[in-house]
Amino acid sequence: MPKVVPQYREEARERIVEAALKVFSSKGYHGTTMENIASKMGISKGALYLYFRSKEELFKEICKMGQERFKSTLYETFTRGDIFTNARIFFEKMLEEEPNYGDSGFLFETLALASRDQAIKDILSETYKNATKVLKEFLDELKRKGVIKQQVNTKLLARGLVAVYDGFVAALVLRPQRSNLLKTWDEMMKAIMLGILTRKSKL
Amino acid sequence: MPKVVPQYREEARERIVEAALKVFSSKGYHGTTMENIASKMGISKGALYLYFRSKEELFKEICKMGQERFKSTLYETFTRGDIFTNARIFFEKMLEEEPNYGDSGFLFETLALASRDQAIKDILSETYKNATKVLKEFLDELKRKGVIKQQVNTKLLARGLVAVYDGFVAALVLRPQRSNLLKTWDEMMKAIMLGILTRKSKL
Amino acid sequence: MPKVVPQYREEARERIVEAALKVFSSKGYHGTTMENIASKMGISKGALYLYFRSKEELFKEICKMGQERFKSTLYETFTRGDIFTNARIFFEKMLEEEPNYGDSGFLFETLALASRDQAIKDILSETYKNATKVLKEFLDELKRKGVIKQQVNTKLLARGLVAVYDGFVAALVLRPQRSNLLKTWDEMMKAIMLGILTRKSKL
Amino acid sequence: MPKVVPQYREEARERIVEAALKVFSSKGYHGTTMENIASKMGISKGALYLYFRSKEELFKEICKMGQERFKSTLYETFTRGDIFTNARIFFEKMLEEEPNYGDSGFLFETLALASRDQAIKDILSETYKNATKVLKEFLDELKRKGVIKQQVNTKLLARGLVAVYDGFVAALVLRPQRSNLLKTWDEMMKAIMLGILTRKSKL
DNA sequence: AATGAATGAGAATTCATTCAT
DNA sequence: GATGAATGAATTCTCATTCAT
Repeated sequence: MPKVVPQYREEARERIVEAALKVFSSKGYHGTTMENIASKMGISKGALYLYFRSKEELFKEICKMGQERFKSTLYETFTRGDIFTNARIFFEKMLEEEPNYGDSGFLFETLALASRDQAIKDILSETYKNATKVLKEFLDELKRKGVIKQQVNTKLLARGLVAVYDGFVAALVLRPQRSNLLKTWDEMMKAIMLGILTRKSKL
Repeated sequence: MPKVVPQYREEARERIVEAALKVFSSKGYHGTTMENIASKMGISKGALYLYFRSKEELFKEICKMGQERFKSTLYETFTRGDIFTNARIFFEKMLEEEPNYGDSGFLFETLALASRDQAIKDILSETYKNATKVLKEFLDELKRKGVIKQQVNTKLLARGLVAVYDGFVAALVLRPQRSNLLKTWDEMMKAIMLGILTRKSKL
Repeated sequence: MPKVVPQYREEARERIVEAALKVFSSKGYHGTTMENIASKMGISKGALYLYFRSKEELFKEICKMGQERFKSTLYETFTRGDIFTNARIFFEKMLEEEPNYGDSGFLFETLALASRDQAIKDILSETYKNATKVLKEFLDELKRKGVIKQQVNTKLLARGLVAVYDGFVAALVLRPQRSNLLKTWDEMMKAIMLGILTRKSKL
Repeated sequence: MPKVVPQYREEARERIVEAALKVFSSKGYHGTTMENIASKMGISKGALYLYFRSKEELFKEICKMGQERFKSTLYETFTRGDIFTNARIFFEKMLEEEPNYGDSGFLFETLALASRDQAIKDILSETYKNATKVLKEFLDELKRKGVIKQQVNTKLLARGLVAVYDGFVAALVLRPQRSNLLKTWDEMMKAIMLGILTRKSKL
């Protein structure tokens, strides 16, 4: 492919994002140098700056792409089917993707930076809003079908489910045994579906 | 008895940890310099090194302390009372403490570092185990009392609840409106207590 | 005759010099990148190197050209007429040209570089010699006509006038109000023509 | 001297300014690296930043000090005596100081930067105003004494003389032979005192 | 014990210049 | 001739850590 076409530029950006994600994931934002990324790609530091204005911009680009993926996975999963199965499928898909995020410290790096950077915050917020919307619509549909109780506030529940998902990703850092984590996830989903209280204590 | 007792040393360390937590919380680990911490305390940079070998060691010390607090709050809350009220109290207590954690990006900074540092990971793991244990015992007690269904796996649920809590803290970064977050928390707790499925769809 | 005649090359060089002068003037030598110049012309960076070995060579070429212009303006002005009028016309012409030199910091950048670079120094010296020569001849003519006192050393005076001119250009940087500057210039020229001392104190 | 006293800090700053002036003068602002300055002083780069926030601030500090010196020299010279002698003394004093400014490219470096930096411009403007004021008062006094013609506008003339001085400093870069320059200076001062026109042509 | 001046090992970023296409 | 991607050396600035006082 000739280098002059715009497409080349886009592909180069993607290759860099790909490599940078790996390095950021394994060393963290602050532990990663532009040199690290460049040498990982076998190019010079300067070349990175042909495609990204700064380390920060590169990081934000990665965030955006990561969020895109999250969104598609969510869309693909929660358009039909029952909630319990979907939840599991979704969680499993994200676990599969996880090696791309290294040891998953990447999400926290992102959250930590987001707490101090409005631009990153906006990127994440956007995704959260989206995720909430997708889940809410899914839940609404189930409510219409009579699967879910009428008194459930689907918007709040959708938000809550997104938070629960994040919490489980966090757990991944500390509990590398995935089988346990999946079991925990299932137990939590079961609780949310059926409740944990006995009939008499619900009164 | 000489004045320079070990106790003095321990107190000095604590004062430093206290101050450092505040600075780390508001500026983040990488945004904080030893100078920042020293001047916050009105002492010299050099003095910090009399009590802590390095910035990293100081940070780990803070982690330990933070986890201690988390543990006490948990103990205090989940020894008696009903689960729904306790959960809310606990969450509110953590929200109150939150200013100490700045914009709460601190937790993620810690998790991000933990994903790359076994020592930090160990500290957090210890706490998670503890928290899980406390919750499990609480749930077991409720089960004994017949409040909770027999088929609930209290260990897995306890783990799950810890994860859920983390997820909500994460949400705090992106959704600064606490009232909404509290409502979401309550909705989620209600779901866990009662389930969201209608009677017929549980079959 | 082949199209790629040396003349084409010369024209291209001139166009580049023209554009580069504008950019250097507005951003300064060090604030200007080869990229700036290229994009101003709508050509590629690489193309510049087909015509000039280096940024430095390009700059020197501009110096040469600038000095040519200075020389012509001087020639055109000081061939006939009275000294006071000519001096004013000359100064006004240079003020008019000034936008080409941006905020006139360009001259000082050149002088600063000249102080460290013999080649630039030589270019400027050449012009100064020329200017001095033109002025001297003009003054000599006036002396012959009896307009100027016999005891005036025209060579030294010519040199002095060149220096005075430079001093006023310098003033332009700090005092952007041109009307004031013109009045100051006139007052100085008047002083040089008529002297400032009273008759009795000249004794 | 103990390092802790504030005076030490001030002296350190002065030593740095002294050294930096030399390096800036010989290599120019852009040609000088912080490393150059540090190694000239036998200290580390980092140490410079203990005393000056940036290369720019260091340069501005030098400007300020340089302007202070200019001011004192001016004050000392133009408080009594006749204008011609004073003018010469002043010019000679500045020539003596000149080695401190290296090849005197420093002034132009300053002017060039001033044309793009308001802070530097302000520093120079302040000095120019001061110089003008001192000269004007001196000229006013001479006018009162009847030494200078009543019709001379002392303010404009004072401004003009400052410009003339600058012009001669500029000439220094290109004409390193000082004896010639002094003669030129004298000729110019003579012209300003007595005028160059013959009696008949003044009509 | 305490200080704070000094160090020095980087880090991000820039840009003149080169060269394969 | 022309392009513009790539280089890499250079530069400013930072900061954890040390150590003489």
